[in-house]
Amino acid sequence: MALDKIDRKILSLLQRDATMPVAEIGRKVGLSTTPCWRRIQKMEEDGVIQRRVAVLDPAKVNVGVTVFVSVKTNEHNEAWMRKFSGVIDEFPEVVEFYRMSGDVDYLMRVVVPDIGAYDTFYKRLISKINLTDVSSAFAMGQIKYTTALPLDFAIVVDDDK
Amino acid sequence: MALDKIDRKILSLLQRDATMPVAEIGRKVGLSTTPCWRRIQKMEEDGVIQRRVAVLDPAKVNVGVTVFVSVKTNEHNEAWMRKFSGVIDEFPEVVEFYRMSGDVDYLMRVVVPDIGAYDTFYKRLISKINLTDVSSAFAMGQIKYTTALPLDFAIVVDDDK
DNA sequence: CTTCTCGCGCAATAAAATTGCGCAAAGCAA
DNA sequence: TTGCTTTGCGCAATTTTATTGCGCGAGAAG
Repeated sequence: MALDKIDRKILSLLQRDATMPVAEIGRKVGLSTTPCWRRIQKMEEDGVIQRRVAVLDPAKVNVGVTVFVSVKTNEHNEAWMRKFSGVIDEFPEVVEFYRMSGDVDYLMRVVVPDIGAYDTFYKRLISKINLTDVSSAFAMGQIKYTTALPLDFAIVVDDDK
Repeated sequence: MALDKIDRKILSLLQRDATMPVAEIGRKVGLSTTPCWRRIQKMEEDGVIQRRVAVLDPAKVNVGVTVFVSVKTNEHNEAWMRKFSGVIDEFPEVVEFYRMSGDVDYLMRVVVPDIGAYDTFYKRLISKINLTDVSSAFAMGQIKYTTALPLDFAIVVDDDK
């Protein structure tokens, strides 16, 4: 599953623009389309590339407001966690959800049109599951958002090129 | 720029899988390929669809650890904010960056291979810009992550279908 | 030195995107 | 109501891109 420099270049390009024709990618990484295509296939099979998606403009679909919701709980067991996860899965407003170390137990990112919609979401959430301590922090603006992961850390073989 | 039910269905599909042929999308939303294709084009021109990207598996590219970094500052002016933004832009490890209301002034999500790499990142960051108060929270696990925004809030016209 | 494996690239084939054109329904003005 | 205009649909090319089959050459293995 190791990646070489060419694979990384390919990934870098696809992370920016998955529309780019394989032929053009090949040209940019110094490869003809066939081997380039096969590399992409392999990375998809290996799960390095998970999927290709369309990224929408949050404001244009009326979810311009981001809220970070911190949750603390007394329930520190597997079963409860599963239940919580299940509940969260039902909410498309929750776009990210993490189990945290330290002070907060869970952290989620929620997207909604406005404060009012957040309140509605909040009520629906606490009606589905009992939460001890919930704290909401509103984002005033999104300064940076990218789906592109840094590739500088990826394991590299054949590092002479 | 208003969207109707068909547009939303199209967006919903493309948010999940931007690989799907237009013909198939058309079939699923009850449209032939040409009008479906034109709708997609229009939404791209309008910027509703911002881009199409490949989503990678964080663990497989060796950035399995997510850290949320909260920053408080005394500098509450436009110029400083711009500088900060500029610095952050240079760090591919920072995949999200928000200006917050309330207690914390800025919040960012950082992805790295491990704690050690985070420490390296942290040192590089504070060497680039003077930060008053920085607090790091480590994610023990990513329970949910999606690039798909909820479309339930999108403005809809022609709501009779 | 020979054999085997791996990755490359060319050339054909298949699939998907893109365009041109005509048609019909809905809005609008006379 | 009638006739004009706009809008969105779908069929049928045409063009572009993805995908496959095949042979070649370099380097590893024996």
